[in-house]
Amino acid sequence: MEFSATTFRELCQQHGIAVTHQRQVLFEIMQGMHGHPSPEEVYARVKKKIPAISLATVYKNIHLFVESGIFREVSMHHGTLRVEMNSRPHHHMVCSMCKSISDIDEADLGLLPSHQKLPGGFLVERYAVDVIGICPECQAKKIN
Amino acid sequence: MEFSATTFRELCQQHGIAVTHQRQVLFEIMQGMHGHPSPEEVYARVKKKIPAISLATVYKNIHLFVESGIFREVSMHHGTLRVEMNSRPHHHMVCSMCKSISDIDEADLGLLPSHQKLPGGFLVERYAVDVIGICPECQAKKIN
DNA sequence: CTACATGCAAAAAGTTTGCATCATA
DNA sequence: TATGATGCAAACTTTTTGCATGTAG
Repeated sequence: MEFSATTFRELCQQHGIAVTHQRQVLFEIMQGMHGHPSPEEVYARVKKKIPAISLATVYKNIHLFVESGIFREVSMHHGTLRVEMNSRPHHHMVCSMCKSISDIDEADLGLLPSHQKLPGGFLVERYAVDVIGICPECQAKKIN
Repeated sequence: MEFSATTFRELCQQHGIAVTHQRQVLFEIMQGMHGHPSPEEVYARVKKKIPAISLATVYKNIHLFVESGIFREVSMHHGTLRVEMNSRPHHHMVCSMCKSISDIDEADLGLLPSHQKLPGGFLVERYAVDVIGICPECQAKKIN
């Protein structure tokens, strides 16, 4: 599940994009982040390695990675762009109080429809489930 | 499935919020909109009835309605806040070819988990499911 | 009459763009 | 060397906030 610098070079060749130092560091750092970081969070981390990097470059390259299918965009109940590095089949638990998002394996979620076709003829490829609710931390706080 | 002005008054009483002219008009107009309008779209419509209304008021009240559970927030592949007025529990079918989005009733979707708590202690309020697949129109195109 | 809602304008947050400079292929 | 990437700053979009005024309960 880990990509070496060589693999990143290959990935870039596959997608016809240039291998720059910024992209390499950006990719490695994102690869090592878990969850669904925002561009600002990624920027903060990358700046430690490349202090001169600009936020615009981070945005441009996150978009590039998403368009290339290297990472996936997650549009959750945040107001901001979020990226997903985890490629295993899983779903998301979104806390309605603190807006935190965590992953849950499809198997741990339990029952899911197994139709191939829905009424109306829609052909199912996969499900993307957001579980909306309250995370353990906020449940603890909630007990006013 | 339609709410009269009287019902809105009751809804407000239930949630302990004041019945203002702005809220009443906002509610009625949103009720009459289908799809997943953005705050700007709602604002444009409401301004026709109350030209002096401010965008801030629209935002404040949309949030109020969402927090009260009168409407639901929808996180789609937009970058902006979207609201859902359809009060029947339903989910979304997203076509991976043409990107069209249509609704499907929760009942028609079939089996869905019924946990109150997930492993890890997350307290489930509701599920928001995107069914990714191919719509009937694109299936037809695909064969040809 | 009091607490809360509104409108306005300013500010904050998030994201995109234009352009001169620089690095990769 | 030429194309495309970067950094910077300004512009833009979306959303939030503070405050004076207005209105529902």
